[in-house]
Amino acid sequence: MTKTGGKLSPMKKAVPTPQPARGPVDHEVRDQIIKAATEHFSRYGYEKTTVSDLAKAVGFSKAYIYKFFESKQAIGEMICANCLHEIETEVKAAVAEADQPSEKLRRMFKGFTEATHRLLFSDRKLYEIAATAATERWAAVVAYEERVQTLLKEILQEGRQKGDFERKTPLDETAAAIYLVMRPYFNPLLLQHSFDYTDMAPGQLSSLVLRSLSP
Amino acid sequence: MTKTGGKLSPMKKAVPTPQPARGPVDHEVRDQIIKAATEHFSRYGYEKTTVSDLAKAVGFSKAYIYKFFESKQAIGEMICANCLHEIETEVKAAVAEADQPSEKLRRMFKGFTEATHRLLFSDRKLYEIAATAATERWAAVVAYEERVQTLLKEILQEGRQKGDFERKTPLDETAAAIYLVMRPYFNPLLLQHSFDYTDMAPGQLSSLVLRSLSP
DNA sequence: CTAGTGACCATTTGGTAATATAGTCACAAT
DNA sequence: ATTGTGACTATATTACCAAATGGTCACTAG
Repeated sequence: MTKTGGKLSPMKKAVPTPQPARGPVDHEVRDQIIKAATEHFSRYGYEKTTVSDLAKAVGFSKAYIYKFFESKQAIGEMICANCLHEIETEVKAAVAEADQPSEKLRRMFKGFTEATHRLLFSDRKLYEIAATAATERWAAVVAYEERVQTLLKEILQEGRQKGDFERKTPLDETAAAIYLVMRPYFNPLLLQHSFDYTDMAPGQLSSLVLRSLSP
Repeated sequence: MTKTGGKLSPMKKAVPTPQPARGPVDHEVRDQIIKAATEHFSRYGYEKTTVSDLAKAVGFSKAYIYKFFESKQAIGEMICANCLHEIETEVKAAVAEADQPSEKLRRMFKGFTEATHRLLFSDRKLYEIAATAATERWAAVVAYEERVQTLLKEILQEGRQKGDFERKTPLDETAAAIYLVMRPYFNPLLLQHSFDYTDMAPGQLSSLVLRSLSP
């Protein structure tokens, strides 16, 4: 027996990345960097890609990269934000196709679960960033979570207006609770431990939630 | 850039530990080992405790330990099982104090969340075992989860009989869905990522679940 | 036969020196 | 001013080997 010492970190501190940007926001090279980063990160992973690799890929020196991005993480944030935005767009499209609020809610749940699941087992390399981002609570993730909550509230609002959903419980409370129900299925860190349930969960939980919403 | 290679394991394979036992099941030394293990694991942690440490503590050689336990993990399972059993007992007591099924459900949710939370931030060292056990799906954990589900079903049954809960939805489906709602709050691995919500979640989610159960 | 162990092996783990990487800066060329 | 860089430092990662650990087994004592 040697010395005492914890190992498992319970929850890392937030690193909200308040930096706005660096260098010209609209610049060809910035886009090239993002493109190269997207390719490299998704092929080799975030950790295994060095800033020098990206520099080589765009044909400039490493120092030049730092004229456009505060840090490697800032580049990661960009890629991650794009990735999350894609998921969001896809889900929103699926939701928009439905007429009834209840069906919208179902699609939202199912859509997020499947998209996140795909991230986890197909786009393995990109998942790595998403996991890091979620663990360290990067700004991109915080914003994403907020937008998800907004989408949820919109659906709830519509359902209430149409008279499909009950109106007694305060909207914010309902939204918060349903968000908590959904969270394990579109947060990569949590989904990782819910692999066995991704098939059944969206359907079963949507039904439960809808039962709780009946007027 | 070096070579490709994943790092994040998505979900480890189950190690159900089908071994029954080893050596005399009822034996003074076995109890001594368990006692020593409980102390050591909770003081220094599972990983930092060596089998030799336990041997020294009980005053025998390491080899003798293996007359009673298949492996170090088998000892960990024992401790873990005890720990989970304690949580369960505590929660069951709180549940039994309530009369109405709805209150029972609330207490069950709150009780498990608080107990698991305490495990996570007070009994840090024991948490380490629980986390390992949950990740590798040790038999003790699987059994625990099943007992939790059973308790849930009992409460639901009672609520249905008393007419407090709706009876249209199949019991198994209801139970499965509610279990999915609760899971993130008494699985240590999941709770770890829900630290920010442990205050609000049990109340809000219980309310949601109860709304879904209204006849 | 039961209680008990030292010596042993295959893997892990710990410590450490060498290497690689993130990030900065002064400066050059245009 | 804008575009671009090589050389530099502090920190993180790797590579390597010695020590520690999980686990077994043949064996002794009573």
